[in-house]
Amino acid sequence: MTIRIYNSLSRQKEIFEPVENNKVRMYVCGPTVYDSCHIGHARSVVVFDMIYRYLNARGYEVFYVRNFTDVDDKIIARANEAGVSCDEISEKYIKEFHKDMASLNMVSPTMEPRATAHIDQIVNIIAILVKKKYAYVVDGDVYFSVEKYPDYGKLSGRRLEDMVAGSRVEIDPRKQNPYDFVLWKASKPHEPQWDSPWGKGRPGWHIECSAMSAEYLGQTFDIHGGGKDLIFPHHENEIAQSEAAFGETFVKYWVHNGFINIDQEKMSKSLGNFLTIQEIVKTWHPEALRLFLLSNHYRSPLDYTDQAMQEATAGMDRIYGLMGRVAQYLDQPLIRRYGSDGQSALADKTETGRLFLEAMDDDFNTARAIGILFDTVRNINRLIDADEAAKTRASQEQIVTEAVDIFKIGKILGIANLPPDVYFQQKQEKGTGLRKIDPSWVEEKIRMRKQARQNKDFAAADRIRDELLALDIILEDRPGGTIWKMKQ
RNA sequence: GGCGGCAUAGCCAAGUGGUAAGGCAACGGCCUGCAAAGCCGAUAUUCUCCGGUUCGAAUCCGGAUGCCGCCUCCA
Repeated sequence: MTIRIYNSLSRQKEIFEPVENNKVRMYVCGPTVYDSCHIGHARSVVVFDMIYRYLNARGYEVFYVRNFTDVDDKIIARANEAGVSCDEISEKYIKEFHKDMASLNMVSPTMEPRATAHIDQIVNIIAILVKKKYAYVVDGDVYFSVEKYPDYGKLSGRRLEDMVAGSRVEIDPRKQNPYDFVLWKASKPHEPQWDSPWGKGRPGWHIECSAMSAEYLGQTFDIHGGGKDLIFPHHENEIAQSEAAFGETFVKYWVHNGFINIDQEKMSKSLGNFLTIQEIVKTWHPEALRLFLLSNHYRSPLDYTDQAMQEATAGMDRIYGLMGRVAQYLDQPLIRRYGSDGQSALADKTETGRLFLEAMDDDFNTARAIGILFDTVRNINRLIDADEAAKTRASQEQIVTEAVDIFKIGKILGIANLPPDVYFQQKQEKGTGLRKIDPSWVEEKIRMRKQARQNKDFAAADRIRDELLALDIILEDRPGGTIWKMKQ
């Protein structure tokens, strides 16, 4: 069994073989911390979170680095606007980022290095590039000379000549080639600055990733990830810098996730359709967002709409509804079995497990994997329908086995691992909070309806149910009593 | 101008040579006082269009049309 990964560099799926047998070194470009995270960040982070979890579950020892870019023009601009220091801006948004990640049930990377904590390493690499004549110095700035690096363009599939022909890039007279990019920038008086052989300055954007990845993962590592938009120029430049400086292959597998559109439009601040993670999580359950984000293949574009979130919510309700049903059906808590089975993080003994592995091994095909998950949900529901009254030993065993598969799959996708009542509770709180509904009022209505039903006054009972439904409250009359759920 | 991607039921979506997963919605049935939830059933003779290769193509090749992304900070 082998994993195949689509490599942006070769433009095809390749068999995954890490540099060092069962160890995986992975670097993912993290955010520039000058603003709140939006759903695009969420997709990227969820995708690599899933990849990280899956590789771990497949038995690899994964060293996962995700950086913070905490020195940058945009941060400086923000700091100047607000009249505070750059550190204050970046601190604020790093904290917010961590909060957002926690709300989305994201696993922490092994390390989260910051650019400003690696100035020495950055200066060192630039010094090597200058010494090897890949870079040149102009008035305290240092530029990388793209013409000196023959492979420039190999990741993005473009040749220097073509680009220059159709270029819209402003010509900077100090650059030898318009596509030369800055490694070190001379600082203006009130900007963050560090000493360097070329005078006081700060690092350019691309060099930090070359420096930090080399520091923690070595000069060659396995997976480098990020959004598709980073292919050019960011990742192209990283390759040029790192390979020019170290003379080694930089990265074996380049992995890039596709973009998110909102209502079929490109998300942008000027269009005003910029959705932050915090806004989304106010309305929708975080696991619905994860399910939505993983319901498409990670390289495809993905269109965010309310309907899509509604559907994802219905999907999560279905999964947790089943989990709750299983818990009620079983004589023993499911979690006990799961705990004892927890060692093997991956279901590979069952048919479900095998199908799941097959899907995920094929370039992390979560869309297919989710299909398998729903197949399993239906199958368990069917089994319980057939056996609810009898609760035979054999049937319980089978149901437990399948339910454990759901747990395990959920663990890799980062969903379906809450106790079901907690999930519905959270949804209820979100829903009632948004609509300013008092839960005790709902309970009171349910009591009134129960009374009416006992009196066989079904008209009155149905009136109450309709009243609640108008507020997106759905009632379910179960053997043990009536429960209520929020629609979204 | 250069580079790349996509087109599958009402909607979302998997499938990359062997006879169309899954989800949402809608419809019929079981269940229910009626619902909801759950289950069952029927829903694409067909995968944008036109050619070609093949015993066989949604899948490969050529062409057309349409949509989209990148080439500038961007997940």
